[in-house]
Amino acid sequence: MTMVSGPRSASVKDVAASAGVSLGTVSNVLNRPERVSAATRARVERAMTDLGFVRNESARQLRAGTSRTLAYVMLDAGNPFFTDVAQGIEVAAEAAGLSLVLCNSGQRGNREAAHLDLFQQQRVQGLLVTPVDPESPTLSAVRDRGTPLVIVDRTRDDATFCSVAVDDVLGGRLAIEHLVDRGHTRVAFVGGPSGLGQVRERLEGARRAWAEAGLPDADLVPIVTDSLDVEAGREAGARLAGLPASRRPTAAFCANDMTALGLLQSAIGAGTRVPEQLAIVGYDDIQFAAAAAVPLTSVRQPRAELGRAAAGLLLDEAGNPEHIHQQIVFTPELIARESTRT
Amino acid sequence: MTMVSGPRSASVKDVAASAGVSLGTVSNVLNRPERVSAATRARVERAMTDLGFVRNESARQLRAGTSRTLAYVMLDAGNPFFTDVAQGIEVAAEAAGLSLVLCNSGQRGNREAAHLDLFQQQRVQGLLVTPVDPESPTLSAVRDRGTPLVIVDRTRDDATFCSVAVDDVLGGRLAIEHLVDRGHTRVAFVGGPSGLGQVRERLEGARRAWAEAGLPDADLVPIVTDSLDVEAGREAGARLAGLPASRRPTAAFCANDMTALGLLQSAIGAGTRVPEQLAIVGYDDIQFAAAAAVPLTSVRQPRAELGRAAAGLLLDEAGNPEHIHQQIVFTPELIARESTRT
DNA sequence: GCGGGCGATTGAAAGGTTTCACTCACAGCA
DNA sequence: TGCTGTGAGTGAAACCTTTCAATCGCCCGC
Repeated sequence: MTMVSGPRSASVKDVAASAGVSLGTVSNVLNRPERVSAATRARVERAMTDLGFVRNESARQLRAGTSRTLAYVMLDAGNPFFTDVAQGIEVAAEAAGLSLVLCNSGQRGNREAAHLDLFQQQRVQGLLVTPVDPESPTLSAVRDRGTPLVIVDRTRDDATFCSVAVDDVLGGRLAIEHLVDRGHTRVAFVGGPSGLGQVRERLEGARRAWAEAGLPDADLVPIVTDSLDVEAGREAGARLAGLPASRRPTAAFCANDMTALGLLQSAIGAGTRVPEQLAIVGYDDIQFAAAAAVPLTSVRQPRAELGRAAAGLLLDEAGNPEHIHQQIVFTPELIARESTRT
Repeated sequence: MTMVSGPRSASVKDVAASAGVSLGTVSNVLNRPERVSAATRARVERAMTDLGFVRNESARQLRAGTSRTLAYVMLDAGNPFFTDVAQGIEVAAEAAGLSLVLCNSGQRGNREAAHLDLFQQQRVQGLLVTPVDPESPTLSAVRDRGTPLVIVDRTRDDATFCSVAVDDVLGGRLAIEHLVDRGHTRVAFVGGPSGLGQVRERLEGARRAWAEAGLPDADLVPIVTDSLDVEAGREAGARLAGLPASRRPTAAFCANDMTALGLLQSAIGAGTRVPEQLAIVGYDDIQFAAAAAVPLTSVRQPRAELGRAAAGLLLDEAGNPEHIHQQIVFTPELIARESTRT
C-alpha cells in the first residue's frame, strides 16, 4: 500500500524558514509560548496555519521521551459494562491532561497481546487491561519491559500488579442469598467458560451461600456456557427448557447481564413466565438491565468508579517512584427488580 | 509528572552490542529476517529477549514514514450502535493488517477535535469519525492537512468527503408508514437536538410519509430532547404524560433506541400500557431493543456493514492515487415487534 | 590461481522534534 | 563610560530507527 504522495507535510524547519526565525524559536512557540515575544509568536503562528503545519508526534515523543496518552484494552467493547468503565478511566485521564485510547480484544488472547504490544511500542504512559486471563505471562512480560500496567475488573493471584476489582465472591453470595430468601431451592448458575476467574468466583460465592442455607450441593445446577454474551444466554435457556420438569430449576443466577438478557429472551420466547416460573438474577447492572422485558434483578458493580480508581493507580505507578502495588476491591450491591419478585 | 526512571529501555544499539553485530543487522532481523543468516538471527533474537528490547514505534514511524493504525472517533461509546460499527471497521482493518484504535467524543465537539488532532499528529494512516457536526470546518481542516478521513453514519452536504450512511429519510418514512398502517393518527416524534442531521432527516422522512397519508401536520408532534440517550427518553416520557389526554399521541417514533428505551421505561413506570396506550418505534435496532421490557419495533441499520464499508473507503483513499470520493448510502429495514403490535 | 558473483553484514545518513548552552542587543545603574 | 542583568532568539546535539550503497568473505568455474 503506497501512501498517496501529497507534498510531504510541513515541518518546523519549513515553518521557521517561512517565518524568518530559527527552528528553536518555532519549538518555543509550540512548547513555551511565554518565552517568545508576541510579535514573533504571531508571525510563527501565521506561518503554521499558512503551511498547514501538523506537529509530528512521533518526532516529539522520540525526542521528549514522553507520551501524553493512556490506553485501555477492553475485553468486550460490545458489553456496556466495559464502556462504562472506560468512561470512568477517561474522566481521570482527562483530569490529568492525558488522552485515553481504546482497543478491543474481543476475548481473544492473541489480539489482546497484539494490542498491548503495539501500545507498548508506542510508549504510552501506561496501560489498563481487562485481560482474558489475568494470570497470563504476557502481562508480566509487558510490565517487565517497562510499561506500567493496571488490571481492571480482575485480580491476579500473586499481588504483583495493581488491580481494581469488585468482590465477586460476595456478589455471588448476594445473588444466591436473595434467591434463597425468595424460597428457591433449585437454582441454575449460568456462566462460562468455567476457567474465567469472574465466573469461578461468582460461583464460589454462590456455593458458599447455598451451603450455608443448608441446601444440597446438587440443587445448585451449573450450566456452563462458552462465553458471556446474549447468545450464550439464549443457548442456556434452551438447555434449561430441555430439562425434565422435576429437575428444572425455578431460578437462574447468570454470571453477567448479557447472558441474563439472553436467557430472559429465550424464556419469554418459550412461554416461560418470569419470575413466576423462572426467576433471574443478572450481574453488572448495565443500563439495559432495568429496561429489560422483565426488569432484571442484578448485582451492581460501581463501573465508573472502577475506571477512575484504576486510572488513579496507573498514574501513581507511572509517576510516583515510591509507588507500591495495591489491589482495590469494591463492594457490589444487589438491585432487586421484577425478575425475582414473587 | 516524572516518569519513574527505570534503566531506559534497550535500543537497537544495545541489542547490536550485546549480540556482537552491527545496528543495521538488528534492523534487518526486525524487518527482513530472510536477509540474515539463521545463526545471527538467533543470536540477535536472544539478545532482544535478554535485554527486554521493545521496538520504539515513534522512531520507526519517524524514519519509515508510515504508521500501521487506523483510528475511529466514536460519537458515543455508551451506545452499542457505535461499538457495533467499530466492530465492523476492525474486521476490515485487521484484514488489511492494520490496528484500530478508538476514542470517544461523547458528543462534545471540542473533544472530537482534540482526538482528531492527536491522531493526526500521530500520523495514523486514516481517520474515521462519526462527527458531532458533519458540516464542521474542523473536518475539512484535518483532511486538508493531509490525513484521509471518512465520515461514518453521517453525510456532508457538499460531497467533499467519503462517507457511509444509512438513508435516514427512508428510515423515518418506514417508521411512520408502519404506525399509520396500525391506525395511529396522532404520533410523537421524539429526538433532538433538532440540529442533528440524523434527527432532522428522520423527522423529514416521517413528515413526508405523514403528509402522504393525508394526515394533518399538527398531529405529528415533535418532542425535542437535548440528546439521544436513555435519560432523554425518560424526560420525553414525562412530557408526553403531562399532555392532556385529548392531545396525547397514541404512538411515538424515537430517533434512536436509547431514547426509545428510556421512553418505554418511563411509560411502564407511569402505568401506561405499551403498545395499547402508547406504541413505540425505535431506531438502530441495537441488540437490547429485542430484549426490552416490551420488545421494541425498530428501524435496523446494517451496523457492521457500515463499518466495513467505511474502512474500505478509507483504505482506498489512503492507498489509491486515483481515489474519488464516494457517498455510500445503505437502506434501512423496519423490524416489527411487540411495541407496535395492536 | 584468479576474477566474478553472491549472500551476509556494515556504516552512515536521514527523518522532525526538543533541549540547552550560548549569543545578542539593549536597558538600567553606578 | 563601562558593567551587569535580562529577555529574545539561535544552533547544534540528541532521541532511535530504517534504508541503502558499500564492503567483506567465500565459493564457483575456468
